[in-house]
Amino acid sequence: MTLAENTFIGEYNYSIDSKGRLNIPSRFRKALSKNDANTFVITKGLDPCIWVYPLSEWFKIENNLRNLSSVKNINRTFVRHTTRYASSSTYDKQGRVLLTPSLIKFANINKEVLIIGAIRRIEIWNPDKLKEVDEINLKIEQNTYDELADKITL
Amino acid sequence: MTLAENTFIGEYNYSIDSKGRLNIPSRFRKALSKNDANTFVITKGLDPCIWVYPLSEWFKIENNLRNLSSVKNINRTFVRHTTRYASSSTYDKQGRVLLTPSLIKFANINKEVLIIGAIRRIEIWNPDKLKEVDEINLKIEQNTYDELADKITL
DNA sequence: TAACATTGTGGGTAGTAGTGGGTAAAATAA
DNA sequence: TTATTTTACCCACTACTACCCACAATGTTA
Repeated sequence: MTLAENTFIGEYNYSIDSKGRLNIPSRFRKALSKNDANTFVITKGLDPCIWVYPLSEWFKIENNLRNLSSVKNINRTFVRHTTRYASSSTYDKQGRVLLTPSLIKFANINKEVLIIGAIRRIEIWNPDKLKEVDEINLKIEQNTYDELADKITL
Repeated sequence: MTLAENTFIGEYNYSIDSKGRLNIPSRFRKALSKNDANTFVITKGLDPCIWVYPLSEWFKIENNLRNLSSVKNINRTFVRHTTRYASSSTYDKQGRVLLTPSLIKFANINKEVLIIGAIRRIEIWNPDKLKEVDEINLKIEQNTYDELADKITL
C-alpha cells in the first residue's frame, strides 16, 4: 500500500489506556517520512479536538508563524494558541504516543476516541463531541459548502 | 477492449463475501494506470452508495484539499467530511478490496451489490436502494435536466 | 469439440495490529 | 541523597488482515 507521504485519511475508533497512551494507527505511522523520526507534534486544535502533526510538517508551520507580524492582535492570539500547548512525542515500540492531561481535558476525551485523518494532520476527537460539532456545522450555509465541492470536483 | 485509462463504464452484479471483500470487475482493474499501483480509494458517496476512485484520481482530490487553509471553519469541516470515510485499498491476487464496516452500513449493503462504472469513479450500490433513488430522481423537474443536456451535448 | 485460460467466489493460516499491564530507568520533588 | 512520580521498554493476549490455495463457471483458442 503506497500512499503519499505525510498524508492522512480515514477514521479509526481507538481507546486511550489508563496511562494516557494513544495508539497511532499503523497506516498513519507508515505514512511518516524519514525526517519525522517517528515523532509527532501534538497540539490544541481550532476545533475542540487534539491536532497531531508529523514533526517535519510542524516545522513548516513554525516557519509560517515566525513570519506573522506581531503587530496585529489576531496574529499574536493565533500564535499563542497554537504553540502554547504543543509538545513533541515519539511513539513507543507499540506505536503509542503520550497525550498530555491538559489536552485530554481540552478535547473532553475520556477513553473512547475517534482518530481522523485530515490530510495534513491527524485529529483526535471525543466521538460524542464530534457529533455535536457536526450538528452545529449542518447549519453552515449550504451555498458555501457547495461552492467548495464544486471547486474540488469530487 | 481498449478503454481510456482510469475511465469506467458498465454495470456488474457482484457479491460481498463473509469477510467484507468485494471483487473489482476485471475490466475495471485493467483500466487502471501504472501510477495507481493496483490501489483504489474507497469512500462515502454523496448518494447512499460507496465511491471508489483509482489512487491517482484520489491524489488530485487530496491536493486540492491540502491547499485549503485550516483557519477557516468551513474548510476544516469540508476536509474532515471528505477524508473521514476514505481508505485506500490495494486489491489482492484475486482482485478483491476490503470494504469497511461503516461504509457497508452507510450504503445499506448486505451481500448482493451493483457495481457501476461512472467514468471517473466506480459506484457500489445496494440494488434495491438504487431503484428507490432512481424513482425519486424521476421526479426531478425536466427543466434541471434540460439545463444539463445543454452543457453535455449528447 | 476439447483443451486451456480467465474470472468470481470461498475459506484456511501465518503475520500484523490494537490493547493491557509489569517493571526498570529517568525525571522530579522533598 | 532519598522518596515519589513519570516515562519508556518489554512481554503477552486477542482480533483482524493479507496472502495463499482451491474450485466452479465462463470465455477463449486450437
